[in-house]
This record gives sequence, C-alpha cells and structure tokens, in this order.
Amino acid sequence: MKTRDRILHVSLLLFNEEGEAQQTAVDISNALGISPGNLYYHFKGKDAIIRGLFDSFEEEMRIILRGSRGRVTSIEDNWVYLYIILEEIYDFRFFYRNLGVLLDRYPDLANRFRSLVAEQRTTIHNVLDDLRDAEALSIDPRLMEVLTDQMMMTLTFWLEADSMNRNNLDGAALIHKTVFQVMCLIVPYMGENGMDALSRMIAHYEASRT
Amino acid sequence: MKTRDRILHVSLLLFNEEGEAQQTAVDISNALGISPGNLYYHFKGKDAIIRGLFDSFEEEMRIILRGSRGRVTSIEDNWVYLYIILEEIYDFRFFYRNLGVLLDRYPDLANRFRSLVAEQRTTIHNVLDDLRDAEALSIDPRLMEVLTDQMMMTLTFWLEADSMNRNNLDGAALIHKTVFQVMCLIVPYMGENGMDALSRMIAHYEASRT
DNA sequence: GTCTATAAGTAGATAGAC
DNA sequence: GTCTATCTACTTATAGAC
Repeated sequence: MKTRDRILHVSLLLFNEEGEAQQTAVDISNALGISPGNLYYHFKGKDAIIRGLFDSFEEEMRIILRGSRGRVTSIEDNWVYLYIILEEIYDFRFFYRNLGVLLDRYPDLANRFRSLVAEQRTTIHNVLDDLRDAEALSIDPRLMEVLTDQMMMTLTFWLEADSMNRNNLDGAALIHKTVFQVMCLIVPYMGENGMDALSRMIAHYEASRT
Repeated sequence: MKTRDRILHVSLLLFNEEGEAQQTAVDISNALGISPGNLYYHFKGKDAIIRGLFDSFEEEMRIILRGSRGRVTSIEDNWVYLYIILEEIYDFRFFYRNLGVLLDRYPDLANRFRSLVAEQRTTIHNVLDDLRDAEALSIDPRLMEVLTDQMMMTLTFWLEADSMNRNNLDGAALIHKTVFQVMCLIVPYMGENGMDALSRMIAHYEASRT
C-alpha cells in the first residue's frame, strides 16, 4: 500500500473515530509512523487530505445514486436502497458529524457537497415517483416536495441527531433505526397496506435489536 | 448598559452573523472597543461568554416549553406555538449552526443542551397527545415516537439544512417555511380535514412569499 | 521518499501599571 | 474597571540533509 493511500486510509479512521477537528497534521503522521515533513510531501495539509477523502466519497455516492434508475419499484426495494445509502454515508461519517464547520472552512468543498446533496434529492424524488407509478405509494402531489425534503433531512442529519441523545447507538443499530425512521415517513401514503407494512417493519426492527 | 452585558450582546450578534468559530476573543474586544485584557477581566475566555449566552437561551426556552401545558388544543394553536419556538432558536442560531463542534468542545454545555432537547421532545410529545385528545389528530400509537423524533429533527436541524441549499432564505422566510414543513408532518393524521388544512396552509404560505 | 529541525503564524491567557 | 505589553502553547508549513 502506497504511503499516499495509507495516509488517506488512516486519516479516515482517525477522523471518523476521534473527530476531524481534533486531529492535527502531526497526529496523523504519528498514527502512521511517518514524519510531519513526509506527510506534507504527499499532501499540502489537512485540507488536501480531506479533499482526497471527499473525492472517494463523492465518486462512490454518485455511483450509488445513479444505480437506482428504475430499479426501486417496491417498498422492500426502497428499504434496501436506503440501507445502501446510509452505509455509504456511515463510512465517511466525519463529513456529516459537523457539516457546518467543514462547509465554512472549505468553500470549494461546500459547493461540491451541495451539488451532491442536490443529486441525492433528485434521486429520492425519482424513487418516490417510481413507487407511485408502481402503485406502491399514493401521495398528494402537493406533499411530494415536503416529503422529499423531510427524507433528505433525515438522511443528512441522522448522525448529528443521534449525538443529541445520551445513549448513542452503535453504527449498525443506528443505521437500522434510521431506515425505519425514513420508512415511517412514507407509511401514511401506502394506503391499505400501510398498517401491515408498518407492523412488519416494527417486528423486523424489534427482532434486530435483540 | 454594563460592560458585561455589552459583551454578551455584541458576542451574540457576531456569533450569529459571522459564525462562532470565526470570532476570537480579540475580535470581540475590538468590536466592543475595549481591550482583550478587559474582556478577560469579565469573562475568562470565549467559552465563558458562550456559557453565559447559553444561560439566557436555556432560561427563555424552558419558559416557552412550560408555557405550552394544556394550551395547544388546535391545529392553529400548534402553528403559532411552532413559530414561537423557531423564533427563539433563531435568536440564538449560532448554537444550531454547528452543534457538533460546540458539543465536542464544551462537554458540560453538551449535557445541558441534551437535557434541553429532551424537555423539548417531551413537550412536543405532550402537545401531540393534547391534539389527539382534542380530536384534532388521529395518530396510530406506534407512530407517535417516530413522528415526535421527526418533528424534533426538523426543529433542531432546519438551520443547518437550509445552509445545504444554494440560495439561502432570510430569517423570516426560513422560519415560515419550517413551520409549514413541520405542519405537513402531521397533515396525514388530521383525517378528513387534512387536505383542507393543507390547502389553507399552502395558500397562507404562498401568500407570505410575495 | 523520507527524515530532522526550525521558522512563522495564531489564539489563549496573564502581569502589572493606571 | 480598564489598559498595554508580553508570554505560552500549539499548529501549520518549509528548508535542507540523507
């Protein structure tokens, strides 16, 4: 593994586990067992590392988003698809832990992030349209934008929201809970099947917690 | 106005407008036209100022929350009550702009914040109960917790969510939009009146934007 | 590519005069 | 209460040897 890749790999671990703000360039070089000078040879600074990590995240997320085209046609598909998105976000969770700071500090990155969020929103919107076409959902058109916004909000701030609670969940449990939370947003639009689907989801959710 | 109060007042303005992270102790003293030494005479540092500001926010918010007891018995009441909460948050919006950082940096403040959020959640839950008792809402009990979480998420992250958009709204418009967003969360549970209420809300919302 | 050593810059904090 | 001056601590960034 090349030093450049090792830097990205270890930085991601440190950022995710300890928080991005807490890690200095020297901390990262220590964790790698290399000198700060060497780190600077590969990356001009911490911001360059972060940009490198965002490159990976952006690429992977765009692949996931584009992979949904016409493939999510049932409530179960939707459940699985949410899982995939949330797991990708979890892999790069330090970005989402304090979005505000990062966007303030790196304006160029802020634009790329906003653009990615916009594509995410479009994808969610399309998925809802597909589910409506497949008659899995019946949504008042006037509520579509609001519902999309609400789903986006949950998909973007679930990690920060969890840190508001005293007893934080581990990753897998939190992802599961969040999928459930998002699915519940569309339960009222599932018509007759809504309550059944809800019961199955709750059973599934409760079972996974034991 | 005493220097101590002027410090709190000007700091709040600076934090809200320019961001908390961007302001150093020296910046604040410059804005006040006093020396850094004098600032340190009144507050041991920026964290002491932030604590002082949180004291005010916490006190005001708890009064608002406790003021709701049994007083929110209609959809219209709920609309107004959301307004009051959102406006209070907006006054101290720098806390919500990057919650993650603040909670990391000041663990004691994090506990107080979590406790306040918990009381907020209880209040929202009680209000929903009251609305159900008043037969303004009809909610499946299994969805109550999820709905409460969803409302809390919106009330906590609306400011950060707005900064994800390219064209940010001004304060009044954003508050209005957010009230609308939260109200739409309960539209599916209004029964027969839901669609009527939605139409009225949309009319009201559109009218306010022109 | 990698190291050591060090410069340069910044924020936080205090001492002592007025 | 308020000031000036200074000190400490920490982080980023670079220079030059190996």
